[in-house]
Amino acid sequence: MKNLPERTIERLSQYRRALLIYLSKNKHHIFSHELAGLLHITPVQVRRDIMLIGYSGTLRQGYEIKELIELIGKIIDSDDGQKVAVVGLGNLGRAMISYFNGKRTKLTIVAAFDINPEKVNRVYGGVPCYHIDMLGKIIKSENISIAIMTVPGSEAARVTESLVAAGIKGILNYTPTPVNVPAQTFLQEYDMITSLEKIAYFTKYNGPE
Amino acid sequence: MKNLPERTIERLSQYRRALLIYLSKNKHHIFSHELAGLLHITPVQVRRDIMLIGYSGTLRQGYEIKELIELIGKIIDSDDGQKVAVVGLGNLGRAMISYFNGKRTKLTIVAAFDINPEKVNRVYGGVPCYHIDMLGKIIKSENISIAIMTVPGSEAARVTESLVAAGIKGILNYTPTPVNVPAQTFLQEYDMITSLEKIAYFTKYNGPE
DNA sequence: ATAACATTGTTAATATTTTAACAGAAAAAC
DNA sequence: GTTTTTCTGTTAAAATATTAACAATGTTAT
Repeated sequence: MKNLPERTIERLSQYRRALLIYLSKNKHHIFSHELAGLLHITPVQVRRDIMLIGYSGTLRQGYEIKELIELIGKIIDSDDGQKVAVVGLGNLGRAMISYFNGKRTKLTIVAAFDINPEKVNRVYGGVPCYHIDMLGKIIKSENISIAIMTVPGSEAARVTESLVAAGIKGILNYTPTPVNVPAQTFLQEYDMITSLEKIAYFTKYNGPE
Repeated sequence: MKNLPERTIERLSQYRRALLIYLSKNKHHIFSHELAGLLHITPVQVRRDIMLIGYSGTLRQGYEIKELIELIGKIIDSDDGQKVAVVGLGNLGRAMISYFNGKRTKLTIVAAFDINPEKVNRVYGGVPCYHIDMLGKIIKSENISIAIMTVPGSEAARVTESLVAAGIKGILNYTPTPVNVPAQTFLQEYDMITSLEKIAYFTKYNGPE
């Protein structure tokens, strides 16, 4: 199932998480408007996304939650799962690890890297921390395909180079510094300050009309 | 300057940050293709955004960095700045605070909230931490308009209620749980797992062709 | 002086994403 | 058993966002 719109992919991930919660409440079916309500989007959009992935609900009952979860998994997960590394064990890096703990997903954080000798060779939230000099070696031996970068901005470029050299396939850059990667590496940058400034802009025009 | 496209707003924030770095390197002018290169976008898009905000560069020299920074500020900042609170001082909350330290922006984190008595009444990265019961009171007395939610998902709904009751204008929800707010409150949700699953999807189709 | 070049500003074209409209069909109501 | 209701699935329309195309014009080279 290729060629799905990027936005649809994002929503599929969100649908799945919402559905898992619903399922754990012993619900078996869900309507498009319920799912939409959970995610603050329109029911049409939900139906359209679900149409795109080729699933059909039943009239008057909506979608079978379990089936839908499985289908979404088939689309966005890799068959064999993917391994993830966190590079930089500051507050943000540790937050990422605890964020993942207990989340049922095919992605597993299997290694963390840091330069601080006090952190190296310890285990954080079940994840072993290696010295950053070991990055290339561990990524290859563990077959890690995705890296989350949570180092200081000043280190971003250098770490990115190492990651690319180690053959990483995807990088999620939480550093405030944009980096460059070759075309075959998938890069996504996220900047918290941009998010906040955007909110600031939109709340600014939200006062007395 | 209203009615700018949402994406343009996001990029303006990113332009400014890139420009500040450039400025600190004693550069005075920048070309659209340079700025584009820093952000992995096309020069056309840069020019178009800059056109939309009504700025003009000079031919053959590009844009005057200082002027452009100032203009972007006029558009996305509030005249008097805005105050921000971090709710939840776990790893992620602390990461937010240190992320902001030293960033020159009109947004200031002036308060943090937590429920843990060991954290309450201490200062983290220059930001005082109050007990979460004080949330409404402090938000009003300090005139805080934006909140960053970094509490556990299980607390998200309750905290959101308090924030709304306190009259907050914008919420940035980093919790894995979507929340509901009235229409006049601006809400942005960001889920780290969704970002990662998206990368996983796109790297999945990036192997041997 | 003239030609070649490099760069902006802007309109038009294209692509992507969301929203609307509505037919179809099972279930419920009567 | 007929009508009404309530949902889905899908096509069409609208809105939003990006990219292309190119005129305009100052700068450099010759």
